Amino acid sequence: MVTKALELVEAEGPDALTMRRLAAELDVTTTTIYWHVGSRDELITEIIRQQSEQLAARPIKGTTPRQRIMAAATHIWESAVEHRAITSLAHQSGASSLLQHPLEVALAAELEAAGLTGPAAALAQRSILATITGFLVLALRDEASIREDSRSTTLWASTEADLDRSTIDALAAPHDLPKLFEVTLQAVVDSQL
Amino acid sequence: MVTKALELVEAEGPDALTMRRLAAELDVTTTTIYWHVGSRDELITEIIRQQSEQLAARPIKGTTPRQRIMAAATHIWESAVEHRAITSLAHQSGASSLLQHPLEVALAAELEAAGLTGPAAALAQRSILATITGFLVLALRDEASIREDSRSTTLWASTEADLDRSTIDALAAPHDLPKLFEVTLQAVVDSQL
DNA sequence: TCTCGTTCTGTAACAGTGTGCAAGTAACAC
DNA sequence: GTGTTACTTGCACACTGTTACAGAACGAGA
Repeated sequence: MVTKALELVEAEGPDALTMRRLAAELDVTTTTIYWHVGSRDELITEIIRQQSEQLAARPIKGTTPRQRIMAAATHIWESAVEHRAITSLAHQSGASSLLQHPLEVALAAELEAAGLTGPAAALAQRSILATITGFLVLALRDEASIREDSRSTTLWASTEADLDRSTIDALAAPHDLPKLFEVTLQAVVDSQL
Repeated sequence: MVTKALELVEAEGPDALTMRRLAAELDVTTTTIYWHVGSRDELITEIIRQQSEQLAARPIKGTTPRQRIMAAATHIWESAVEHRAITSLAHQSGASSLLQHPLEVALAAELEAAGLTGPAAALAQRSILATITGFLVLALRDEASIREDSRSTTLWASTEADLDRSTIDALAAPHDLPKLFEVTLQAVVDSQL
């Protein structure tokens, strides 16, 4: 049942997960779902818990601590993008911590391996995670569902600010998010080592 | 009318903005609202446009480019936190770019003043904005509305990972977000100068 | 004055959402 | 047989965004 719900979300996005829709998919009534899971919130928590377990930390490559920290952080980013629907769902429900926690543990371990413990490790961890979160928001944002005149590129294209032409053009152009992610993350990581 | 809607959102949060609620507040019928603004999406766009204008860039303090860039970036963060309800609304509707754009222009201007133009300026701009976004998500997250067992601190408190006790304790403790924001942002900014 | 078109508002409904309640069925224990 | 428990169903409530339709008000032209 939570498995079916997970499939539904992965296949058709977070908004497809309605109680009636899931019930139909399972050929039961909504009440049956409620008997089993309690509420929509608890269903979502269960989905995320299940997905979280499946998110067993892949082995981290790299020799230097710096490389390994980057790899652990990139893992979090990549698996979130890979399962974007679940990630969005978790974000909407405020359960992203729950989803990412196993991967966060792996990151913390690499930070310790780099010599950071206690408050210093926590600082680095949170700094890195906040950065990842920022890029996730950008990556998971569905550009297609955003009104054309609210898009960043459109806004810059029609901006008449007192800026260099080349700057405006560059801001109006699409950007290479993974590259941007790597550069920024590297800066954050290096500042903590 | 969009003014009233803006008040409603600021006072009671994004979820309070329903068509019927707004209609009642204005002592009219929902149909009237629809006639004037078209749809809920367009209403929200209007609200954000209005708020965006009011977000006229405050003067930026600081003498060195580094200081002024930090100030411009902190402005974006602070005004978003200050009007958290509108910010959440914009985020939900994918219109955050629209809301922040005037402040982004100010940031871009400071980057140019620091000698960055074209693609280099765009790179720095986006790197900084992504970082701000990440911290905004954390700042606007309503901890009270999150199930206790999904909270990050709770998760770390009950973690049995192979980590130093002091590290786990530090991760389970609450954190000073503004301080964390400053440290991280500084690292990102410095990496681009 | 009468009519026509435009602008605005209200009534009532549609389709969809999460959720709660009373009743029912089937299996198992005594 | 009689319970008791696990599970299911049907139906309703309160809420959401949205819209088809019926008017009211009002100024322009005949």
